[in-house]
Amino acid sequence: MDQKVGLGEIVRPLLDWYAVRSRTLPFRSDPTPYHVWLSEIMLQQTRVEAALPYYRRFLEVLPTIADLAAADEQTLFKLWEGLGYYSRARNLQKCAKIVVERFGGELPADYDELLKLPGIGPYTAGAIGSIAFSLPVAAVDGNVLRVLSRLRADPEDILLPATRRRVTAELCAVMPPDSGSFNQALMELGALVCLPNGAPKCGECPLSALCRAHALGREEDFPQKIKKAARRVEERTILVLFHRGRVAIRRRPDRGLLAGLWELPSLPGRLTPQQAAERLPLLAGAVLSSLPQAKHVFSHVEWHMAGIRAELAARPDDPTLVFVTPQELTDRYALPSAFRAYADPIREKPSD
DNA sequence: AATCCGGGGCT
DNA sequence: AGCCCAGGATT
Repeated sequence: MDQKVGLGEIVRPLLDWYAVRSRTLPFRSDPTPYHVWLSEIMLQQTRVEAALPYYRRFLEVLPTIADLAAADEQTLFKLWEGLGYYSRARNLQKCAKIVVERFGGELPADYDELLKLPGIGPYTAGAIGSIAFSLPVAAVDGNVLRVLSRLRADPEDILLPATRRRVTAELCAVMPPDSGSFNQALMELGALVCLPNGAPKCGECPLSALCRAHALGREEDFPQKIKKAARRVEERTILVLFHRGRVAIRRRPDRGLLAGLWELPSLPGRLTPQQAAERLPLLAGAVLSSLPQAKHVFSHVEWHMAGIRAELAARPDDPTLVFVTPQELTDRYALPSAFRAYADPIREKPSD
């Protein structure tokens, strides 16, 4: 209904810009299907600069898909520690095992086959398909949606699945032979020039002459802000339980937040040492002290934490608690960032 | 269609 | 301290 910029016009300016301005990145220098796949999974949730050290270390330890398939879970999570969205690490390995068993260790060069694999959705299938295999498919992520929303001053909600499907179809219609460069050019433009949080660098944009939002002076009105759901607050008391120089950790449940990861034990509510001792028999006779309060914000939950350090009189008879040395905690056990306020001091300095 | 999954950077 | 950033799985 409203007039659209013909997307065919953006192809040449984007490819020319990308050829000159794109960042040199390890997964671009050696874009094997495995490298592209791993980088796309990591970059879904993390900025390039933050993901790079993880990417390099991951490939040093697990240089092939077969290595990934054969890795033990502890190693896998240690490599992913701090990146977040840990189910993606699990799906990565689940996918690697399928690739080894069914595809001879090579990712399939087929969009629909890629889409069937765990952890690979429409975006990632498009990215792997175009970048690693030059398939004529689009890869529509948040960057692409923001660029096109501004280009056409499109008021449509970019989070609607219908919007993503429409944009995907429109891009496929103008896809050049070098689909990988075209898709990466759109994403790179969103990452380097057509920035979120206001202040796009329109003076550097190869599409500024075509951009309706720029012509209207309304770049920051697009894409439209999405209403955010309220975040609930959970209060916990984190326990740093020492016994003879070792500290207690335990495994989280297999479902839900931080599923299956290691954690410091905790109690519901923000408790004083006295209150914790009343609720927890294993604290009997322990030397207790308060630790600083801490906060950690997840997407849908906010943890407000109190901390208690305890020097236990006896090793508790609780099979869920595992006592590890600070060195082991540093080297072997993956602890989510939420516990960093309490875990970092342990890791830096062995217990007294 | 709506909700659940982390974590970090910028102001 | 409060703002922003997202793709896939699950229900």
